[in-house]
Amino acid sequence: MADLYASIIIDISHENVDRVFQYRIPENLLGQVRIGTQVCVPFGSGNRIRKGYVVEITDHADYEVTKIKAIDSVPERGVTADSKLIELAWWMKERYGSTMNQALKTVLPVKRKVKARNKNVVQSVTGIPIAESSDQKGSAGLEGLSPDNLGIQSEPENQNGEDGAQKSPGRVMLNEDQQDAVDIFQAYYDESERKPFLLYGVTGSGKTEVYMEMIDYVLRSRRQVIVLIPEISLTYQTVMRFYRRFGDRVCVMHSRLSEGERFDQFERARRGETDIMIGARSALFTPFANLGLIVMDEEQEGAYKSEVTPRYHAREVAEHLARMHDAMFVMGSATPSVEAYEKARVGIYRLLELPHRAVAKTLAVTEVVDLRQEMADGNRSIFSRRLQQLIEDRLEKNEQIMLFMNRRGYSNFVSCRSCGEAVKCPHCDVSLTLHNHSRLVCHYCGYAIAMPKTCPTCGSPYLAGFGVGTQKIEEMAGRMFPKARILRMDLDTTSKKGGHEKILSAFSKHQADILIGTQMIVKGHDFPDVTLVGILAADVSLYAPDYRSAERTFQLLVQASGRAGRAEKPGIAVIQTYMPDHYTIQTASRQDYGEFFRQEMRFRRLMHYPPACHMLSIQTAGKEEELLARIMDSIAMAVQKHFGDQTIVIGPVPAPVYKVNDIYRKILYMKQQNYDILIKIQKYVQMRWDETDSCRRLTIQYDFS
DNA sequence: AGCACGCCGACT
DNA sequence: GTCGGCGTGCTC
Repeated sequence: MADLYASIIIDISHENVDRVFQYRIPENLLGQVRIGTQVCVPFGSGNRIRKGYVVEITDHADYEVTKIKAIDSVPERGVTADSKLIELAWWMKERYGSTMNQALKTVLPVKRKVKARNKNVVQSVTGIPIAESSDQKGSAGLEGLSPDNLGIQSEPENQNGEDGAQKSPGRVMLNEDQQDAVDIFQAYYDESERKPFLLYGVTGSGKTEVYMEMIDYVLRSRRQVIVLIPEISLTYQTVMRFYRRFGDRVCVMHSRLSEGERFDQFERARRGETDIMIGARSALFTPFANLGLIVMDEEQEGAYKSEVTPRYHAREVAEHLARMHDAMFVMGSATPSVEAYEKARVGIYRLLELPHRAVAKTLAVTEVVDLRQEMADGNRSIFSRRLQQLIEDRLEKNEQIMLFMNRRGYSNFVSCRSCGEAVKCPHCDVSLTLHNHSRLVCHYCGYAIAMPKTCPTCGSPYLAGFGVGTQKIEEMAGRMFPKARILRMDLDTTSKKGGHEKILSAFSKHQADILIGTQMIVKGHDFPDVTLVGILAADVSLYAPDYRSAERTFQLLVQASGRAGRAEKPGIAVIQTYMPDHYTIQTASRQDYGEFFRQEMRFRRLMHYPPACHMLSIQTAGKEEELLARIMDSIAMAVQKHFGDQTIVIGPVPAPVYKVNDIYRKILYMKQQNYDILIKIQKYVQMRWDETDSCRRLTIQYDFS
């Protein structure tokens, strides 16, 4: 019997070794080595034992047989990916310009090496990290879960009962819109017609019931389901709805699980002990044998984009994965991303609409207040006269109020009244933020000093705080409405364990009249007594240096105004702005997604931004400013020379925050109709990069959009 | 990424 | 005359 050979990707992320190496499979390992198996192999002249992944098995050698070494061993608790995941990794490597090793590591549930970057990993006695995975950045969203939720996946097992395959409780009657959506889905599913669906349903239209009905249908054909939820809305309530409906066939994966626990969840899926995996974007890589459906809720959320290489977008990966499995892909949103809606418009996705609210809740009336007029009339307060009047009215009626401040880039900074200089972080290109009137903190690197007595630049004693943060709003509201009970929710007040949940539950029990907060108060939480929502500075996010800033602002405004009002108590949302005529403010105040989309697409087309065009951004960073500039200029010139005909090259420009932690960052943008050309550019730049010695002192990252 | 092979400066 | 600098180049 002839020898078998395995093609193996070595666990080293470097271009030079980012290819397969053939190894002989020794007889004693014949049964254990399959495609996707993690193996230990001797590598290099020193025959150092390294980990690797089998991506192919053949009966012939493509290399000089005498030089082929044998696989050393198969690690005890190593992982095995099925060939589908290897195929997916290959696709991700190509599409997002990473090494195969990086792509494999994203796709496989292996314990990743935690570098110095992640300092706050709590070590258990055994040395296994027990909190916070290296991949999930935004774990803040789980603050709302109580500690006992960590055992959430075992809960239904204990209460032995419900069989998930049967019709279970939790089921509700669908309204006509919902039933239509489900019927269309089922018809296409039966006919193996697999175009992705975009479920566009206004807030409160009952998208989750539609998902569940679709899931139920797919489960009946003995196929499995992945449900993607942005981390922030992965709350106890959401998960419980799925448990009630599907019982113990549901598995939950959230960022608070340890690597070991995640691994176990994946193993359960592999063994066929679970049919539904609910989780953030990494749940995509659940090794189901017969995947039938991927559901992606809140499709527009930014959390679906990975921030580490390969910087994949879960929407694109889900679409591809579904195609690989001949599975359905359904994404849903109340304010779809421009990308997804455009695909629906041109027929790449199929649009399903839920235009009516299922629950009895009227749309809030939205009023736009022109802050320029307020200013002209002598009102220097951050509360417009209209908003003040409404707040007083609600307080009198004992109804609740939410005040929303989009704080990003608009926090309390301190500047000198004499020389005008803001007090900046010595390591980063940002102003320090004033906390509790006593400390100045850098929100980028954590640098903190006591509030200085005199200006560090000119020595003048006239230092004063500027800008409006949530803390300041709290103070002002307290002064203006002395009788009101006020709660504040932001990073400061929620950093303590369970702080998030405490504040929300206190507010929902009506233990406070006004809730002041940032982004986090507008996502998902419904408070029946809230009849007034004030958006204090709607423009702030419009100024963000990002082509998506209008889109983000629109989504935020619509979500925020959606927090106001119920059927019996109609609500009002007040949008305070300096740009009342801006199309984003205008369309958001009318909740007119269609018109917003038309205007926004016009802008994207004009400026060649996605989805009208594809874009590759190359970000480089390093301590040596001149070297960085020189390398970036030469890259820009080379790209211009080789690909300049139809490619728009912009930059290099400094990153929005040029210096962080004493490291400088520059960005180069390339816009192209043809994605494949962008991939070629990425490969070309990486090749040049590897050939340049001085680049070892810099880092480079690619981001496709 | 590592490790070896390889061609030029100051040392027992 | 050798020991050792780290500049290319290869790793199944």
